[in-house]
Amino acid sequence: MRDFIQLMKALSDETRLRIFHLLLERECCVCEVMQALGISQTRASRNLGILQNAGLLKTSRNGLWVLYSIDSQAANRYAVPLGRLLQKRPIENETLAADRQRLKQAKRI
Amino acid sequence: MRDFIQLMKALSDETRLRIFHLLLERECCVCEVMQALGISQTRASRNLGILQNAGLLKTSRNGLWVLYSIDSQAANRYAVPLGRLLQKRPIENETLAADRQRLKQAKRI
DNA sequence: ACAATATATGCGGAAATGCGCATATAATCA
DNA sequence: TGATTATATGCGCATTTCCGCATATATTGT
Repeated sequence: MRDFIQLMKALSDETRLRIFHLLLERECCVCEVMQALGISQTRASRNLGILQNAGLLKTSRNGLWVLYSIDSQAANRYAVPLGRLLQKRPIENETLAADRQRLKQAKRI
Repeated sequence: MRDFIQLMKALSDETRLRIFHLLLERECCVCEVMQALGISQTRASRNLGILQNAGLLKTSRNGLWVLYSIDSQAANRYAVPLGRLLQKRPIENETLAADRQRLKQAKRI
């Protein structure tokens, strides 16, 4: 029950939902997330951490960068079905579209 | 996006998750929910309202009783798939089992 | 109309959440 | 070793959430 609730909490915040959608596009480092969403480093890092703790994301390091991506082997057994639901029935939304657009120009500084 | 977030918020609370599972068993009035979960009337009513606003439940009156049930025609397009997910992959949990047990003895006073 | 019963809601306080600021940690390079 | 860059985190404050108390509303029966 705790797992499920943690997952719901993780996805019940707009910032985190935007981040999650960004990662549905491709894996990102923290600074790419900041740029794509136009948010502070603190905010990006914190919310990525929350998504990861909920069992949605996994990380790998590449030098200075920490790469976050959607964990298709997620320990939380509701994570993958929920991700699939969002892919099957995409949220059509200007904000999400703009995030994706800005992601294209985002640079690993 | 707002719809999805509202749904996540609705199901990210233990009380509401318990109520939702109760209603997966059968439709209930507020006083049955109070009894099955052992919570106050205020708490039962408030959380039923939140689940309903999120588009998960529908209501019908039967005299003094307001009957809440899962809305299989839910306006929120994520509600039904999410309910199905919880039915397909049930949360195995003592609390939920005990709630179901107490529901059997619950009476419309 | 009045009493009784089931449900909903305004209000206030306690707890949880979100996030900026400053700073700490980690990795790379000179 | 020290500087630089990317990321994480302690702290404090503003906002939101949860829920009990008291009370309001709705329905039924006398």
